[in-house]
Amino acid sequence: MSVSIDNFLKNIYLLSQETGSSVTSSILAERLGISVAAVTDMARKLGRQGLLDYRPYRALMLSDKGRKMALKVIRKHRLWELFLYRVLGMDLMSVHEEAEKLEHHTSDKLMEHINRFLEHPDFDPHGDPIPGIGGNVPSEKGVVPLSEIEEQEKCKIKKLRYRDSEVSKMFETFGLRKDMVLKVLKVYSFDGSIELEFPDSKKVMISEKLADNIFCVKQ
Amino acid sequence: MSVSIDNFLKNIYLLSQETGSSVTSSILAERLGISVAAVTDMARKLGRQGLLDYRPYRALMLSDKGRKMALKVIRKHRLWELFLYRVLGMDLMSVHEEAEKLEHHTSDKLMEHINRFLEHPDFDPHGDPIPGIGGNVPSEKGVVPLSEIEEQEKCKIKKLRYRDSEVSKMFETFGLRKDMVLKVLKVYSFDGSIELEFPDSKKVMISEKLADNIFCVKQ
DNA sequence: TTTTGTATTTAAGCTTACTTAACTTTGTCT
DNA sequence: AGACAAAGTTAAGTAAGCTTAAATACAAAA
Repeated sequence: MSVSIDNFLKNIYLLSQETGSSVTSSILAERLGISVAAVTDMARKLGRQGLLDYRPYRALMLSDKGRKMALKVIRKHRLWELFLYRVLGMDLMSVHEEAEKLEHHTSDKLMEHINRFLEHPDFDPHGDPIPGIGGNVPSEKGVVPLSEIEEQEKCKIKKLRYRDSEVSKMFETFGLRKDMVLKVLKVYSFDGSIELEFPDSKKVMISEKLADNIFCVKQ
Repeated sequence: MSVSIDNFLKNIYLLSQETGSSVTSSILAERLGISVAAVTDMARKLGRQGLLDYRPYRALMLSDKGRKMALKVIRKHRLWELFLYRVLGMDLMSVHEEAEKLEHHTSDKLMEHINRFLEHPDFDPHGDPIPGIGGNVPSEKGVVPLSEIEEQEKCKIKKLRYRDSEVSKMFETFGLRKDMVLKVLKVYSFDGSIELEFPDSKKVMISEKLADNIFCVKQ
């Protein structure tokens, strides 16, 4: 399968997960950095191939076959991320872009070697679930956006969305890491910013937009 | 850099090493599985980019810049092969085709992580030298084709050329492996076939063509 | 119900890496 | 030297994956 098709299907899946709503041509075009016309073209093509249910002017919906392909690419991506992080010691800021390339050029056989080496992990180093070979996605029960935590409540970080290098850098400079326990001190309704207390009692203030990329479980 | 360009330069380098003579358009076309016209096109293009010294109707010669690029791809290929073999336990017959894809999608940074993990190896699992970052190739002094060993002489296998899956299978069924010590019992000038004795005293006969893919040092 | 603005599709065209087929150069053989 | 076969080049065309610009559908407001 071509890199284009892989990325197309993968990003439809990821966008629908991230936003919780339907994926339009323009949103996908924006995400892939290509024109809306190119998305229409590809969507029609993948519709013919039975990878998605394409209807003009409607949102993009993956078929079962398409979702399976998307999950397979995501599996490869996340296994690579964990491998690069845990085995080769690459930093969290780099593993995403490396995995972004490797995921398309990895045979199922090689992937299962890596899976075995890592002892069948369920989550990647950012906390995202690694889909199984059959397409089953490990549960994230109880994982909610940081904004849903009440004032004075404690929670543990379960997932950090490294959406780009700037956000990655912010996580790093704030010292935010997976499995860290935080206390939400105050939520300012004025702009949605949140004041947090770290395990070492250090206090910081983060914006609503950054908070949207942090997910945790209540303690 | 595109996969096409990488492969073009890499195979010019490899062919000139393997055959010891100059690389023509038709030989390269055959190797890459594309038409001669496509080779001419690409050669002209890479000539303009200063990656090779292109002159119509003459053999293809890499420039310094082109050779460096070729060696870099070969370095990636061979480091991947060793990594897949030694760390992930893949079989020798598979590592080549996996590396063939990965080599084009591996950053220099990732490659150096792998190099460090493997503790700066000099040879891949087939016995081929791994070029250094600067383009220096580890010495293969004393390594000669099996056909150059005299009758009754002993030698140690240093390199096996896994040119395709059939040859790989033959190595496997004969039990030929790197660092194995062989004795050449008889060379038949009629067809060039060679009778060998294994460490366990087992005797086998191999064809000249297979012997051409075995390289060793005299003991 | 008609208007209007936004989203989507269609159309035409570009680039890369190929193809086949026709043509040209080279080097060898007599 | 001349002819010829082999090797290489040029020309024209294809498919994939894009682009921009013009045309069309949809949905929400008047």
